[in-house]
Amino acid sequence: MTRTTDTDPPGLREVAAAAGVSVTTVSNVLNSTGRYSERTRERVEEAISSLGFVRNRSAFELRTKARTIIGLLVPDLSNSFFARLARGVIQSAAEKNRLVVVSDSANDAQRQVENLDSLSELQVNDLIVLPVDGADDLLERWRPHPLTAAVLVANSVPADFCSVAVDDEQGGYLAARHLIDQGRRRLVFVAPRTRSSVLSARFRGASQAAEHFDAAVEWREIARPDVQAGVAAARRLVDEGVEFDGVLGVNDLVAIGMLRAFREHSVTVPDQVAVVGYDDLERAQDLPIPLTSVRQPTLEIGRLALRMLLGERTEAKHEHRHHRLAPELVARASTVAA
Amino acid sequence: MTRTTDTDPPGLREVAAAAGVSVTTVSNVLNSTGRYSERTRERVEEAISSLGFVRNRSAFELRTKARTIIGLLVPDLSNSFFARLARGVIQSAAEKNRLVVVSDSANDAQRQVENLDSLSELQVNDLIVLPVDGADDLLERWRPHPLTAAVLVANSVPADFCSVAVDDEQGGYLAARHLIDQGRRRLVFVAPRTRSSVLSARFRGASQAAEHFDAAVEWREIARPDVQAGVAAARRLVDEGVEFDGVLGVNDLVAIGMLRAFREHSVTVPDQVAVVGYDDLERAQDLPIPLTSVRQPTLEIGRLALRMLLGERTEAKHEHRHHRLAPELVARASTVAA
DNA sequence: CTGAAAGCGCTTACAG
DNA sequence: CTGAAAGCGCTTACAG
Repeated sequence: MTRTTDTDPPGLREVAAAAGVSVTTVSNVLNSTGRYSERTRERVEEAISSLGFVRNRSAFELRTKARTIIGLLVPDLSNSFFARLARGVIQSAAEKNRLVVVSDSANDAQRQVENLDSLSELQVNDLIVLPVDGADDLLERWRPHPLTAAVLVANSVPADFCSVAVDDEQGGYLAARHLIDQGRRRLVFVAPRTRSSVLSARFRGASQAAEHFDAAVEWREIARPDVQAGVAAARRLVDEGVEFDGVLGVNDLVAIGMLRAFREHSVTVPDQVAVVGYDDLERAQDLPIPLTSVRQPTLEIGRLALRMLLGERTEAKHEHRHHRLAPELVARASTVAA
Repeated sequence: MTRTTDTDPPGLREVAAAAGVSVTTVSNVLNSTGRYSERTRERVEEAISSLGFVRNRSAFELRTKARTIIGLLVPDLSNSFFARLARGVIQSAAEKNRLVVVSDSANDAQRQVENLDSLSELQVNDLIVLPVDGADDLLERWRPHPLTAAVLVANSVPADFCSVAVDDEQGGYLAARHLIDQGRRRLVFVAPRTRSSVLSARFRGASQAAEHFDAAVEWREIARPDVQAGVAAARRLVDEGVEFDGVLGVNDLVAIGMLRAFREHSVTVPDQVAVVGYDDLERAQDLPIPLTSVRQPTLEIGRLALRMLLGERTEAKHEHRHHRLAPELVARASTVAA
């Protein structure tokens, strides 16, 4: 602990006394209402800085019903896609003098709903949530506090939520289309098996591409969308002797895990199997075989989500917006031989 | 926005009315003081859940001077070392029903001090700060709010702060020692040039190893500790024809950037140059040439920092603790030929 | 075991 | 332009 003196911090009252005015007046200059003379303003500001006064946020919020805290629920902060997105939210929030409380669900749907409840208990009612795969339906059942405002980062959400996301169906289409362009016909989509709107949209897009071009996509289930699960999935595919020549990882972590396992098993990439990820993490380009991936405007998604959240609060009519941004395929050696 | 009804949420008063008791009694059961009969408790709890009452945090904090928000200042959330550490803090905080506000300084010392001030303005007085390289001295000058409690994640901090960190001097020593064991004698330490306690400790450790074993370490300056800066630094080293056979990256990102540049310039690793990073990020093992690195118990550091912060608050005597954890070298192909 | 009342530090009509 | 007073939703002595 540091520098804890036991004197109470000065309040409006102390400032008022020091400046020789009433607390009303101090409050007025604090809030720049203009209801004070120039001279008064100066004296008050002097008192404020000389006493080191800082306004008590609790009292302020209690009185005005204002909110300064925004809750951000992410599935897994150690996935740098979410970390970057969080950065976008945090930076934009800082500009508006808002605080962002970050909550991590460790990729567990149940945990995410608990986190949601506990934020609710702590009266954090401005929420940006990136649903854990599988939490979508839980979210549907989750009844937010009546005064809650929320923006989901997801596709196809319940009608009474705002949302922002890249068009995952298009992303899935791009990825599959690219594999097909490289001559692949037997594709595997590796993702947790949930009714997640994000995942099913990607799969739908991929299926569509497959249909158009006479290829096949099979959904291969994993437990969590991380590196370990990718490793395990690839091992199983190889051990079971499944026939496939293209793989769509639900995200880059899964794809990276699969690349690791393929190397172990001497499965050549992209010759025997071409691999596409999703998110285009920075690390995707520093792999032994650089990873083809679908890029999302990560920071921008975060910024937009925050702007929507704050915007909505002030709008009279509650019209629920759904922003869809465009994904972009970045081709690298995991699909295109050098 | 979602489901915003315009009725005010129920307060203690509404619950009291519904249960047919006083607000005092409701408050008592809310806080489990035991000053109520069993029957009363049941009735109150019924009313609470049927009305969907949730306690107003602002009023609670105002009245009790309690604090539920903890501020976490990180240099760069997109560096997964910091993201993981943040996770440790967040998870431990959740167990204690505390919220963590995360602030990102984009590796900018000035920005970090601004963030510090703005948290102060928002009355966030429980702080865990991971100083940006170069912010150490700024932190010294920063005068926290009198009621502020802070734990720094850093070595050798001002005496009136608590701190936790791995022993960076030992980490630097381990890294240099390892390079020397591989027969390297002309080492380059690549890091921002600041009076940062973390960096100078690592350099000191490395210098010590060099001295013991008749090798040399030179400090090579970069602007920020990220991949791009690593790339630039390596290019310059090569272009300038500097003679060196071992490199110590201040963190894995820098080392990864250097590996990228060495590949471009056909500098062979580890033959011509052996490379060591710091942090042991997950991605360090998936590189074309897996990276030798100094591992830190990242999650544990975060957990410990939080425990210290909360512990200190309740302790009567303000004894400032400094926890030092042990780093560990993980050898891979960037230093040891296969 | 229960409740009336004061007060935490602010803001905001309202009166002057 | 300025201030006295009420009140935001809680907790906590205090009295019963």
